[in-house]
Amino acid sequence: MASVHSYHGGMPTPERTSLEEIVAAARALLESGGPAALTMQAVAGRVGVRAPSLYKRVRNRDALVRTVAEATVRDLGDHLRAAEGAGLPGMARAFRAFAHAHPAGYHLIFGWLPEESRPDLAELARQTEPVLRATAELAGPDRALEAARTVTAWANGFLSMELAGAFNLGGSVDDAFEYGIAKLVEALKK
Amino acid sequence: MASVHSYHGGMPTPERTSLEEIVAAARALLESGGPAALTMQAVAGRVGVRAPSLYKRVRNRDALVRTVAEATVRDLGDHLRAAEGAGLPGMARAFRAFAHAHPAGYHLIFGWLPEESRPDLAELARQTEPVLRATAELAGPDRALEAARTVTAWANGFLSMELAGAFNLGGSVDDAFEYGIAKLVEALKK
DNA sequence: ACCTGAACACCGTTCAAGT
DNA sequence: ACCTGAACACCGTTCAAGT
Repeated sequence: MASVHSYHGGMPTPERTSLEEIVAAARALLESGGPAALTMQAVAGRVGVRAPSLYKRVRNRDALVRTVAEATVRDLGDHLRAAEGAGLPGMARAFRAFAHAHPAGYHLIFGWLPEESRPDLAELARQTEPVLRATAELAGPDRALEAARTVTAWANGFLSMELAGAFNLGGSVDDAFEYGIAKLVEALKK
Repeated sequence: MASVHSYHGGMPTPERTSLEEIVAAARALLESGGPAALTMQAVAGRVGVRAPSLYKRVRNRDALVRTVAEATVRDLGDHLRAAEGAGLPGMARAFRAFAHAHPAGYHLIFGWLPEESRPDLAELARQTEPVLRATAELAGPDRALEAARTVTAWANGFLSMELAGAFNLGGSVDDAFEYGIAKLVEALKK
């Protein structure tokens, strides 16, 4: 039977894309060409519609970027949970591998974006809970929050600098990473 | 006497602006309205010329952003040198104060930018040498580089997250900062 | 109900023409 | 020698019109 949403008797236009497809296209464009490559026209072309059609599914470009950022936050959470058994050093290495695999998405999480594009911070906190659990065990419940902030700040800063090439002027980046996490674990022990 | 550069006898047009003025205008726009506010037209308007005239002094917008980033790197170096007497904790606090005072400029140094806009990394290394000197004293010359990378990564990540609002969900941000620098200094001692 | 072409405002950038 | 208007290509976004 015909849908009640049909216009006077005809068939409604079938959907030619979906939010999921749009977000996937946006992520792919972002990773391959940086933020400048993530244009509404490029996304539309990749999913087989014209740019104005995207506005049926996303409010605007900033909102699309935010959706991409939040998908990336969930991915990061998956990686951290998968590494939780390996302790704080294991999670730090998983974080680093994640940033290497999705550098553009990584910068969406921790970079500087217009208010509208920023991922929900409560969700970020939720996805990084494995770190909080590890620091609670290490530093004790009173200092778990400060310790988690110290570790996440270090990991985040290290990856920003590494991806920006700021560590390319000598020395081993891997050594510096292992040195850092070892010193932090040692220092945070209660 | 007339300049040899004069066109058949007339006076050359006097300069109506300068690179310094352009960079200052760009920094002001960046700090007050973010990267989106740093348009060639807005810069031109602020220095009293039309946008095409800017191309006499800067190659393009990316190059202007790079110049702004490098001016900011030098400013950061000034702040670090001024705080060198206060040791690593003092320099960390100076770094934080600098980021608070110039959040947009700060993101130009450590954020993710197109290749053309990135500040020279060798200059960044030079301006952060006070940190290297402090960590050399603390951790010993063999580990000075790794120790400096650990501290700068932590400070950079802390400020990125603080400015993004990622620490607004409970606890004292000041406490977390002091906790972090204290633990780091302790951990890096040889 | 979804999609599109056309249009608009706003960018960065080039260039011939002015003085 | 420097500055400008006009032009071009390219964005994001809106909207009336198509099916």
